Amino acid sequence: MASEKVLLLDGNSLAYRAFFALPLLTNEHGIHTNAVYGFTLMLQKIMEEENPTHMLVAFDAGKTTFRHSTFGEYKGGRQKTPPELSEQFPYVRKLIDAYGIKRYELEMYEADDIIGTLCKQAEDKGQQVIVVSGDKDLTQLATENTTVYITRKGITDIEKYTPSHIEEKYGLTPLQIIDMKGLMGDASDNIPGVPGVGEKTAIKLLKEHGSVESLYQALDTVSGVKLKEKLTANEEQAKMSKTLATIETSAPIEVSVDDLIYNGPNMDEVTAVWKELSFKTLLDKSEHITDEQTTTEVSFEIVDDINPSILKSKMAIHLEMFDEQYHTSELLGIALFDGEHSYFVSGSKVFQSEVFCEWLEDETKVKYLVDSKATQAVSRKHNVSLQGADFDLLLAAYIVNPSISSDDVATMAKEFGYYEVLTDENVYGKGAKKATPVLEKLAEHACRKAQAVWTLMPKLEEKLEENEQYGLYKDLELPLASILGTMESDGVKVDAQVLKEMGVDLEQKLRSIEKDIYALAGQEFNINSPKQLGVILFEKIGLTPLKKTKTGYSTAADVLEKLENEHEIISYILNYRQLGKLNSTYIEGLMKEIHDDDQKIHTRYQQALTSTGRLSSINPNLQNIPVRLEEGRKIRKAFVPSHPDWVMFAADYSQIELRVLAHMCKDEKLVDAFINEMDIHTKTAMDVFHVEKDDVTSDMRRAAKAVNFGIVYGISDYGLSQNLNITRKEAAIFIENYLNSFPGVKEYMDEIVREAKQKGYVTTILNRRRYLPEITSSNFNLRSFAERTAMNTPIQGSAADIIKKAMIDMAKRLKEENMQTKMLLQVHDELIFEAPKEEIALLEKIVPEVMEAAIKLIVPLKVEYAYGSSWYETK
DNA sequence: TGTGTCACG
DNA sequence: ACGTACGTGACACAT
Repeated sequence: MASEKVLLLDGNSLAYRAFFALPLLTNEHGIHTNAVYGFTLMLQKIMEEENPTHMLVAFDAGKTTFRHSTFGEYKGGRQKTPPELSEQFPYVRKLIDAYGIKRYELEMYEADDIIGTLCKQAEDKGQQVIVVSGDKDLTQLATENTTVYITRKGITDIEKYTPSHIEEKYGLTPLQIIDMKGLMGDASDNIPGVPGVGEKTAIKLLKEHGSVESLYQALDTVSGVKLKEKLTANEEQAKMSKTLATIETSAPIEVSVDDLIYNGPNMDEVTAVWKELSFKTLLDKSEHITDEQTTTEVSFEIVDDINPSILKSKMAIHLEMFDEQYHTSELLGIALFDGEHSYFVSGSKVFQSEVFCEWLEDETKVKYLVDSKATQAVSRKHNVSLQGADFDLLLAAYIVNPSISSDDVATMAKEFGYYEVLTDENVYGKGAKKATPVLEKLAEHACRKAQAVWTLMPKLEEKLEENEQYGLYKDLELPLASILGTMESDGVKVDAQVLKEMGVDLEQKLRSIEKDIYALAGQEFNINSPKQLGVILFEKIGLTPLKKTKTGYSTAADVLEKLENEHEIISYILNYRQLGKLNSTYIEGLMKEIHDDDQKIHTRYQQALTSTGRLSSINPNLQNIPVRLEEGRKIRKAFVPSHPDWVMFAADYSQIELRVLAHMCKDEKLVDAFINEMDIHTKTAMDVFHVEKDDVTSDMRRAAKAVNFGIVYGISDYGLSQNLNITRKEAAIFIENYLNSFPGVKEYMDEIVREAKQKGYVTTILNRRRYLPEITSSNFNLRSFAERTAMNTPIQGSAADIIKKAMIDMAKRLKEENMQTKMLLQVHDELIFEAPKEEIALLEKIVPEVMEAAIKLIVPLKVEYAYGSSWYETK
């Protein structure tokens, strides 16, 4: 019995402490989590250190308590609990339940009284008690058997109050803490005490007299006229205050210490709550526990070749690659899972199996995959085209929540409550230490992934149905993955010779400009170092720094442009920067990416990355090849058709984002402008500047164009003023004029922000979602950012939906028409093809036709196209 | 590994 | 008063 240890926690007080100690965190569903998180950390720590046999968390039940009948203004004037905290209490309770810890609250009583009462019970039984709170009032409960832990700054830093610690600190006994409170009062609980008596005086008086009662009996002996007056005048108040500060130790509670036995947590439930709240750090830490302790054994078979009987009509299949760059990476093996048995074939020899290849190409054989795009791209390298891809974990997870950034199976699986798979980092190691493990381990890892896919499929499909996103996933993203995989593996031919010649020319120009810059600066330095450049410009030459960065002077182009008239060196630097960028990123960078065997570049599209639904392109990025400036645009001369007598054919949507906006906000003027095929920037200028069409100057049109961009991005006067280099006031007037001219736009923008606040997310035309938890933040910056995102994401995301749909329709049409034309690239609002000359005429018909019909809007979509002997010529 | 810069839509 | 345009990726430098 002596080894029993009772842990009593003050739930409200600890949650409060955690809330104010931590910044306002939110998870992706917009729930604030800082108090729950802090509470969890505190709980974990204390349980680990104390190993209690009994536990209880007490809560305050309501606003009124028995103390209010003594003093109506008890706890009066208190700021009400912030809503960001109130909303977290249900989760605190849920978490406590998951841990298997008892919790209790009682009408008319505070958590203190519950704790006090149980504390006494436990003491009577001779049990050891630990009380944990953020409130020092509780220290009155300290005895030889009871220690009171009070959290200090932060959440896991604790001060332990034993009677001797209290003696040291105040020179009082624990019970005298109550008397001290009676005399000095407590502002936070609105306990009055004796006005003018603070901690120092109270302690002095109690050291002499022992208690409030004996003090008043011996009031005559108190020295100091003023003090005596104050005490006399407030005798009743002092006594009442003491009563208020006294913790009840015989509250009519319905639990007893014996009910508090703690049997340890249900980790599945605990991690489920952590998952719900997105406690990544805690989940990551607990991963090691799952890895080594709860991960069940799996059986799998390493087979040398594919026996036809292995291949079922439904299987999870996973190609395990060493590197994420699957175009060049070694194929380590494939894993198959049929719901019962796992198989692993190492290396790439599976593709030598005719049975297997036929099975892959058989669309009646259903496949569940981690990443169908990668699987398609790799298969095609082996001259096999994957068919029947029916589930893609990566895409499903991304559609459910695009902010799930990881593409690691373990991380994704964990997000959905599945822990039976290790992270790649765990299996392969990291950085320079990354290496393929022994066959046995590799096979197990790959098989676990296949099993994860199999197991998670129903769960994710259900979630997609629930969100009404199944169509988006199944009819858009999944078929698109196969098309993208094909585009990637087809690649685009790049003429290295063109790049090389441009490179030689650039190198020479760079060296010459470099020399001029050194001469103008009077010394040599690294022009590419913003730090060194800043010193030269703003210290040595003495130009005025217009903007600063975290680390020093800003030397960004927009800043330098403003200084161009101040010193000759500026234009040289701008020129050097521009050419340097071309050389390093686009000449040298791209040449490194040309594959030796086919002289092509194979980018990888990231289909599950952006929070808006756009694609991104990496290794290399082919979505940011220069076009705006002629010098850079020449890079496009290197992008050529892969067959002689073929052409590059490019088609782009004109003003797709503004058309999407018109569709969604239904603003009459904006809709009419598109229906009547007006030049939208000119039309905007006419309305914003109140002029006739013929009086729109080029500057007015330029300004109107910037305003239109601003509208799409979630307008702010400051942003527009920066962009147009005008004052904020002028920008504000432009915006006001715009919104008055297009009232439907204003209404829509207000409405979308309202909706985002209410639902916690915004959606696109095809029901793609983006969660915006920060839209209710009390932090102005975070909130403003979320509001702009709420305005921009439906526009950018719907445009992404449209072109994705167009790609699917286009691929289908090319096939139907039996064409050789290949779709090669997507650059957000344009598609680039290569085509035999004979097919140009047909393309000119079907490309605009298909793209314009991809998704029907209330305004027409317009597609412009061009073709030529290189990408450069498609203008 | 983070910061600044700059290329694209 | 707050300090901002939306979405990306790659490079060089500095730590």
